[in-house]
Amino acid sequence: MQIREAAEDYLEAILYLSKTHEHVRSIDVVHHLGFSKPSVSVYLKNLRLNGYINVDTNGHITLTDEGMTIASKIYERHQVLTDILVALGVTKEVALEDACRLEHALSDESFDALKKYYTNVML
Amino acid sequence: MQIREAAEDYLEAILYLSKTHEHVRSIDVVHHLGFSKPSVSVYLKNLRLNGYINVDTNGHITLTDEGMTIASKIYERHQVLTDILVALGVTKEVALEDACRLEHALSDESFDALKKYYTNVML
DNA sequence: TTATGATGTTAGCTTAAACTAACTCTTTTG
DNA sequence: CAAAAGAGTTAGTTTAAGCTAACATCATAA
Repeated sequence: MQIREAAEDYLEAILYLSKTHEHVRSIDVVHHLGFSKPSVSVYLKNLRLNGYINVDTNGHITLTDEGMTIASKIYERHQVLTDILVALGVTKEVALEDACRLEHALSDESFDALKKYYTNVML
Repeated sequence: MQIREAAEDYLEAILYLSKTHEHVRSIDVVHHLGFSKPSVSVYLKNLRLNGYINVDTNGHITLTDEGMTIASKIYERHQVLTDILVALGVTKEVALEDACRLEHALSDESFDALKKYYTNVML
């Protein structure tokens, strides 16, 4: 399984949900991402079979170490990119939408450079 | 036909090639984008049927007004985003690669904010 | 206790955009 | 002039990631 944009979105969603929900279930991901139940079910099965998440007998989803690595990377990008856009004067809603797409498109090198500039120069 | 990332890439490629080639042909797009001849042929047919390009009897491709609007928008983004990343210290090659992905992911609002900041503050 | 609703799964379909194989047509070259 | 090379097309395949329809389970509620 290659980690594409979709996988990053699912893993990030699980991390995000785990911050507000005691347990994350498939249906929570459905509501968060807005996909159909079967789509999410199938994709989560994929992530499970490839070792990015675990699902216990109650349907509670947790990230494996590997899943967490990816999820936190994307989650941090989401936060930082949103902050940068807002700092540039972009409206919050648009900044959030754009961050969702940008977070997948940047190399590590570029993201690090952006983040560094933001924290050193813009803050 | 919805204008997706692929369409933007094809149209941008045609604009780019038109700056260095007297005439742009399907095969030039093949070499530039690195796709197979049939893939490009089919996609260009699509763009033609949807009014984004014209192809004359010699196989010379030109952008319609509508095609040009999209192509120049993406082309400008490509340039500006590359410049910004390089200004942030990203290596040229990585900046170019990332710009190729970022150029599709930004809303107008965010791109304008970024460009404004770059020209007013960073230059 | 049966019925309802919530959750999850399986099967099969769709779409975009790539691919290869095989073809035509034109131009160039030995 | 015949053969090869170059350019373009058609047909059919593949893959990722959505979708709906239909079904299974289980908990709650009438």
